Amino acid sequence: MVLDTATAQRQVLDAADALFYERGVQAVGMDAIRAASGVSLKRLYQLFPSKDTLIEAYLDRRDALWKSMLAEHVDAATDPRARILAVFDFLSDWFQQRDYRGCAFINSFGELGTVSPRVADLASQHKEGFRQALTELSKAAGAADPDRLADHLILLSEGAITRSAISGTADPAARAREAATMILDASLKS
Amino acid sequence: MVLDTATAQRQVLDAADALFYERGVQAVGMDAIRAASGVSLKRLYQLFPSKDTLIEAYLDRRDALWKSMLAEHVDAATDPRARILAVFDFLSDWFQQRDYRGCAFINSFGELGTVSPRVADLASQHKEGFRQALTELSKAAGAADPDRLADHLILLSEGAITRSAISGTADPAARAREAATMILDASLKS
DNA sequence: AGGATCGGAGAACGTTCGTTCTCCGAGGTG
DNA sequence: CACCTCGGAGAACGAACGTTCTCCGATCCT
Repeated sequence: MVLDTATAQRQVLDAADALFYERGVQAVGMDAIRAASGVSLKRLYQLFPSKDTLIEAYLDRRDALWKSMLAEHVDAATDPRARILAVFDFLSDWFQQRDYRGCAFINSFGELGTVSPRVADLASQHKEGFRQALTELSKAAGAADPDRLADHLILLSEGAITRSAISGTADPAARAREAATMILDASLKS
Repeated sequence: MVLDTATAQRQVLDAADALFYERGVQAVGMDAIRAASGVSLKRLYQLFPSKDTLIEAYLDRRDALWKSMLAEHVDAATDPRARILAVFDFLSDWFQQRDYRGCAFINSFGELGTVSPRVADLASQHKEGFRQALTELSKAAGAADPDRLADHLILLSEGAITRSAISGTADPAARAREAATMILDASLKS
């Protein structure tokens, strides 16, 4: 069975995503990705010349996918305050996925943050992107200090992400949403 | 140089703690722990019959140490509301440590949560202990719903823990403290 | 003092991993 | 048909790992 470059790459990334996310990057060997993707080892290495390259591609794709899912939820609402709360509905949906295992960037950072500056950078950029999205939403809602409000909201979000992973329940999303409404009430005097 | 069991154990745990925490559990070999502890491999294995045992001991000690440091900060305050806010001062102190790398339990869970139920359990228990401490503090402060308040506070704490690790600054502790005061103002109508 | 016990240093073993290499068949081109 | 290129299957390689073993000197008991 011969595959064109684009589909081979997609199959490898699909396999890498599933395995890396479920078991962590270090616990997954290139041979497991070969087996799961159905792509030969030779081809795998000409698509991604090293495991590090593949890890980077895995994180890049996660980042793009995550951002688009977030935007989808947020854009379903029009009221500025509802758009902020939609973030927590997005989290709730995410946490309910059967294979939810926390944030890939937090997990990868924990595994490789000291040893791989590249992974540390990607994690930092991913979180910075989230922070900027929250800042925009806060501005649109007329917050007096949008940066500060964004900081408060991101703390609730990140807390929910890790708590949901460790407890194995989606509940933290609802708790974070409650806390967010309190913070919004105090920050948006309108 | 011959060491009694107690000091050998302590030296091994000291080395394991430093290395596991800095580089992650999987990235540290038993030989690195031998070298850093100055204890022979033979002795190391009679103190801790496997790497898994050592990882467990590492997490156990982290849990105990963490709890005692938290209690120390909390007990320095007497006013119930100040005792809650002291949690965030503790986090701030923790984040400013030169080698701060996030929560060992979150990191280990990300690395081994799927593959090691023991580690998943320890992480879950550690976080549950924190939650109970916050519930007690919330009760003492006269919260109408102490469980819920504890949930909100823990989200801020966990969020600060991971954000501080990834951003490399201690700032999130101050942001979490601000958000906590808002939540307290809304939850403790007194 | 002599024998037994213990621990230190580090070699050794079996496995796994990242990466490369070899061999071979399939398909396109003259 | 002859030739060349490409990719697949998987062996091979060198390093690292967790764990065990060997050898040997020190210490303790009687």
